[in-house]
Amino acid sequence: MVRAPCCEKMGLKKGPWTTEEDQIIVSYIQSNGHGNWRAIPKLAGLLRCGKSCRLRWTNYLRPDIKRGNFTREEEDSIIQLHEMLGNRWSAIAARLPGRTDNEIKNVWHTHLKKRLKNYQPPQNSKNNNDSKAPSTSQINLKNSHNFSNIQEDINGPRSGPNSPQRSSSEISTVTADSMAATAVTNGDQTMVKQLDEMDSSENFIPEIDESFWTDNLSTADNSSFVMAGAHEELQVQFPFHAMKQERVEMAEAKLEDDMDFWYNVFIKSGDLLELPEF
DNA sequence: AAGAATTCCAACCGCAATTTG
DNA sequence: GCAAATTGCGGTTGGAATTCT
Repeated sequence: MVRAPCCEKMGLKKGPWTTEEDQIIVSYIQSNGHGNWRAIPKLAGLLRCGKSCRLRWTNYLRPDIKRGNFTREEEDSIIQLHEMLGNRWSAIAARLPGRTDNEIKNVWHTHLKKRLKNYQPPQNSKNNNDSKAPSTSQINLKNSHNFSNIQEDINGPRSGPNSPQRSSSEISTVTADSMAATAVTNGDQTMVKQLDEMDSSENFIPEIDESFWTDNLSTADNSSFVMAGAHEELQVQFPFHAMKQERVEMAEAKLEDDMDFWYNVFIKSGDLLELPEF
């Protein structure tokens, strides 16, 4: 592929965005949506490349972005997710509503790496007894909704023309194995126990029925926004005019459930909370 | 007070993946 | 099936802000 000329060669502006530029792109996207990023600067009257516009919007101007410092819970979640996913910042960001991959990457490099560097794992004799921990094959998640998403992030997308398809049982097994492996590797009985509890709980994660998604996608509209949630299912575009308040509330409730889920898995466990102070 | 060093984060770069014609 | 166009992602950087000496 021939590389497109850089912004400067095309007489386009680089560097920090001005308030005026922000206002232009926000008002344009609010009224027209963002179908084609490359076309947006021309249509909106900005001397920026489409890539720069997309980055500015996704990292800073999107209305669903949460501003401000990361909470302790968010930081701990990032550490745990990074342990599972590695430098898959976008995958981590998908599980932290309101946070961008760029922001998470920055926090990782500026705060969390240092925190982990200074971290000495607690000497915990009860947790070091691997013989009592269930083998990974002993854990069988029936309701592995969240974990199958994690597994997808580890293995790559499950859909798409070239992606090998996994059976649901295969996903469950591999997912449970990877989670349990993390728990066992950490000597973490609490997490292993939680995985078992999840196995026995049919309704651990409240589900939203299929009509929720299909109804909202039934009509097309240029004005749309993205519900970024912990589940991929939440990352769909909602036509504004088709959105009903009750459905929005359902989505918000589900996001809260997602946060509770991660809190239970990663934060609530006393062992996993023993992370170093700055 | 001032200069140096460090921290932080928005933005850029380049590559890979995906979509389009 | 192919090439071009577009999008998404992760690594890196520039410079403003802050802290240190």
